[in-house]
Amino acid sequence: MAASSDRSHIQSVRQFNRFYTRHIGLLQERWLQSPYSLTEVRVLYELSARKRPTASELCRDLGLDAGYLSRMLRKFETQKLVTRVRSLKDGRQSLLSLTLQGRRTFAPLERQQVEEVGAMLEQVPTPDRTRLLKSMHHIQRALNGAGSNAQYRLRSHQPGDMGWIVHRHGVLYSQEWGYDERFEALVAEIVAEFVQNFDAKRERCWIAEQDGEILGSIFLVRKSDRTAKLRLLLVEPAARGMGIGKRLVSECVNFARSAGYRKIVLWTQSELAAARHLYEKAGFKLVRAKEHSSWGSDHLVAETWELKLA
Amino acid sequence: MAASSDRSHIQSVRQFNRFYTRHIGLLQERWLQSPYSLTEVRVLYELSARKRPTASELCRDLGLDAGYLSRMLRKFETQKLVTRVRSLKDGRQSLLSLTLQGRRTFAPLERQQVEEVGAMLEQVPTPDRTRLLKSMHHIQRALNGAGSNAQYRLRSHQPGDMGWIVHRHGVLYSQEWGYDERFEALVAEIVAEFVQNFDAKRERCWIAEQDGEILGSIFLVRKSDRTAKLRLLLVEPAARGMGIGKRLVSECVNFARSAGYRKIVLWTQSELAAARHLYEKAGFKLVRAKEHSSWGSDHLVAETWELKLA
DNA sequence: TGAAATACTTGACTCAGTCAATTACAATTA
DNA sequence: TAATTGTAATTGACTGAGTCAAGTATTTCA
Repeated sequence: MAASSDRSHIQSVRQFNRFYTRHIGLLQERWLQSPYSLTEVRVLYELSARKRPTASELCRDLGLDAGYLSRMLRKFETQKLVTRVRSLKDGRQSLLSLTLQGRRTFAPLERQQVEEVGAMLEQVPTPDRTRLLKSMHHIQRALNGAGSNAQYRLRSHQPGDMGWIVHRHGVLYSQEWGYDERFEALVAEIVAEFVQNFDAKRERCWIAEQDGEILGSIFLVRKSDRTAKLRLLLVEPAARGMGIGKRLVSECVNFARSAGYRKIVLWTQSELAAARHLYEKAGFKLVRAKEHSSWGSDHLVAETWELKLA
Repeated sequence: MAASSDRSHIQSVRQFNRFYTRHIGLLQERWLQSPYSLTEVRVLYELSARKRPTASELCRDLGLDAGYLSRMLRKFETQKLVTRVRSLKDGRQSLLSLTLQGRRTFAPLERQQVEEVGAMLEQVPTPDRTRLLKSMHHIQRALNGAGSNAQYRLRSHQPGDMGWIVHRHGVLYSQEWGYDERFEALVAEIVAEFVQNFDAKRERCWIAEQDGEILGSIFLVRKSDRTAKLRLLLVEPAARGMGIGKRLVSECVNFARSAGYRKIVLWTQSELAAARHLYEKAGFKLVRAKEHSSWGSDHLVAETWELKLA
């Protein structure tokens, strides 16, 4: 699994970690001007944010030594920042909460941090700021959810999807096969026509999506009463190998069958090996091939494939 | 400036900071199994990564106390991990470098961290991983470049742009004005035609871009020998207020003038106040208005504007 | 009911990191 | 060139955040 490209990924992550360590360090240095240590402030924060936590809860979540925390809490108690109430459920535990004075003491610290973060954000120009917040969100989700909710779902099209499909076709076919912008224009034409003549009973577009991110797409459109056409199969490079392409094709075929078509045809290029393979697996047969030059590429071979439906 | 939406942004950032502090903390805990402290490892890392740094350099970049570092380096020296050579340029400084043994000692620590980060990355499914790395990159750029290189640039179109333009028109007009997918299809048709009949001498598309992110776009196309048509002006919400719209319109007008057109016309909707305002400022005059119903919206008012060129 | 586990407390300690004073050299200026 | 100011590194003296281990009170489980 550990491909060589992982090397550079790992380097990037470590570099980011160093960067962010320093960044957080800078923000945290300012805490030191208050009479409380960093850890003390973290504890105060948790006390203000939670409802009556126990000491062991804080130990666990903040990763602190029990003895250390115990002493800290006693200090807070003598300063009248914190009160403990013996738990009724479990006599060993105390339920902790900030006193009014505790809140008053903590508030300016809190406010100061809000201001600091605000000032930092002000430095970032607006378009970058949006991206910054989105990025932070993505990182948390990627590192938190780690593997569990990795399921994509299929849905039909909604505003924005057609453009996305054109966009990704443009980018990927240019990168991977060197097709020029006329290919993208062809895709734009196809999707425009799809929307304008859309017949929901006999046509459909499927979008494979995960957490709002599009991973792939496919279309089935009416060619004649008895013949449907499969178009614009696309799977994002990052999502390849997850079986998305296979799933999309099979959805298409099932829908075509239930919509009463007798045949599905499709048009593709011989060099698109991955797609070709999917079509073959789904039972499509190559019926025609013809050399042509388009989209800035010579010696392309356009292929027509067909699948007869039972 | 500090809008109320900033509140939630600040909360998000703080939440991310807490999250990432803990995340980095977990990774760093493992260091503690080595006989070196976290700071010592950071110093070793910098020694291995740089070519003959001086002590003051390390102090500055790692934010360490000079005395602390001095003692640490002496310890490393007695352990034969580090050698110093008095600088010829400045007799007060010593040039530091790891000895062979120093490298041997550091290598397994380094390797261990590479493995840990690698293992962490393995947990993240591939599509998320790409996003994760991109996000880290975005964050660094946003926080580093902070305001300095915030300049966008204009360029003409390239593969992927047409699709992006369709996509963003679809999303934004649906969100902001409730237009349905037929509007997006119309845009797709327009860009397809633009590419297919493109005349570089008399037509152009401008993309406003910042760090590879598209912020806005505009088209000028030939309507007749004497008349050009301005189309598809779009500025990303996050980038509004930076004067991008104004700049795009003025580029268009200048190009039209130098391409020999006598007149620019454009078609817009009365409700698009921001765009309307730009056209007015650029000298366009409203010449026709007509109510219509399109894209799932009733009582739209289509307007035709004209600008006579000198 | 007794043994094992858990929630916290307390005492004793250490070592990472700070601060201030000092030495050695370099750059600047009169 | 001597005096002044500034910077690089060192050293001594300290502190306080955090650790470790042993102990007490309480709960849970067999």
